[in-house]
Amino acid sequence: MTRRGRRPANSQTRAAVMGAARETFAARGYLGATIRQIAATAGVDPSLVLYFFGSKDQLFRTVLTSSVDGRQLLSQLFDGPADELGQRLVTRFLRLWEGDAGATASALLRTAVTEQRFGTLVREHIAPAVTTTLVERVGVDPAQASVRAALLASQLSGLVLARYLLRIEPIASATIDWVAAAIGPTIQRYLTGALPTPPATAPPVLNTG
Amino acid sequence: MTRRGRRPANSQTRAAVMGAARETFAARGYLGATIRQIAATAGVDPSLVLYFFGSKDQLFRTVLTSSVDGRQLLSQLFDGPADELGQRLVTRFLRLWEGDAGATASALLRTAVTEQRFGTLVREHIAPAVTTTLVERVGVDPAQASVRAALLASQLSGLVLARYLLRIEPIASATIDWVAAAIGPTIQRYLTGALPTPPATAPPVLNTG
DNA sequence: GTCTATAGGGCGATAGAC
DNA sequence: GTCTATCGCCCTATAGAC
Repeated sequence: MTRRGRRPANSQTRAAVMGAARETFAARGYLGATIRQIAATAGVDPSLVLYFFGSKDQLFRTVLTSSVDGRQLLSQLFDGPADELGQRLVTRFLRLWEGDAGATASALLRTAVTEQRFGTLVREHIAPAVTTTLVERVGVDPAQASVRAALLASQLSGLVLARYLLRIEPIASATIDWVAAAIGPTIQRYLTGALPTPPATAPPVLNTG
Repeated sequence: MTRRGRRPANSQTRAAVMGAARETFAARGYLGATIRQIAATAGVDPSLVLYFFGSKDQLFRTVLTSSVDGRQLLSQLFDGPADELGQRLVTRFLRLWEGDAGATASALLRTAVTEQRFGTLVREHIAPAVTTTLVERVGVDPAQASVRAALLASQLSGLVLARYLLRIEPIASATIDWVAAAIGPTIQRYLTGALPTPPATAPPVLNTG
């Protein structure tokens, strides 16, 4: 039996660094987090961090891709009948965000907003995956799937922004059930409701980088 | 006649630095932007930037508060009858974001997501201003105003994220009119529609900094 | 007002002892 | 595997000549 992929972790130190990196990147973004901070949080020498992961960039990418199976997560989120899916989706989404996956996702979101190369990651990998899931599991018309996915992303990312990153009240302190009741109908409309005809495209004037 | 407030700009150099700072902060956030980059964009010596503005932090704050009268902007956004305000609001909001005010606001949003001390600025100044405007100009029940403002913020900030910062298609390239038609109904519901009873509060588990 | 020079510090990354 | 030491870079900010 040949071994495939990465070999087992070298030690428990490696796992400690991973946890510290996830926390630190989530809290401060890619630029704001430093290898020295991560090492300190993990109770480890800074040079060990690079010994295990090679570079800051690779460490970040390892955090993003480790222990989070995006496809499976998406399938679970969109499971069940399309009717009344909106409210269930918000509930599952928030529960998920308050666990380990949320810390990783916070790190990605915080970073994607300021670092172009990680914004590309969201654009080219996550968005298409959501679109595919909408078609396969929710039964959305393929011609409308990318539009519905983008609208979905706009409301859910904004919810994360308001509740977890900016902590705008009263959304930040509301119960998950209340938020799901308030925002569920929006999600439902983006998933299965009527939309304006075709998404006429005309690039906006861009001045924000 | 006594003079009040800041004296006139020392020179046209100062204005050039302001413009360059607005662009650079908008594109790269507070941490990612450097004084040297801003000086280079303005065609000016780096030390002049600090000569005029004192520190990087003060420069950023000056950019945020200069030439943007938040109260007036808000009043214009919410002007007109509350019926069908949703779609009009989105249209005005996007037009605004594609001008100078949008560059400043992008800078703030990019930064607020990664720098705690500027997140506080959004939380404690902008959110309450929106709440007040909802009561005074839209006629929202004061008891519900902060909830409606937060829901509004969640959808509009997410829209900005998807369209301008992450550039998720097809929302990034759609016309303003199309986006307004797609998202307007959501905004309308958050402004004047039915909401779940009281916003029961129970702090979520927080692990995202 | 504008520029040169540099202080003073934190960073990512590497080399090498143990 | 772990740690010490350090290189080389870029940064903000300041002092001072012009």
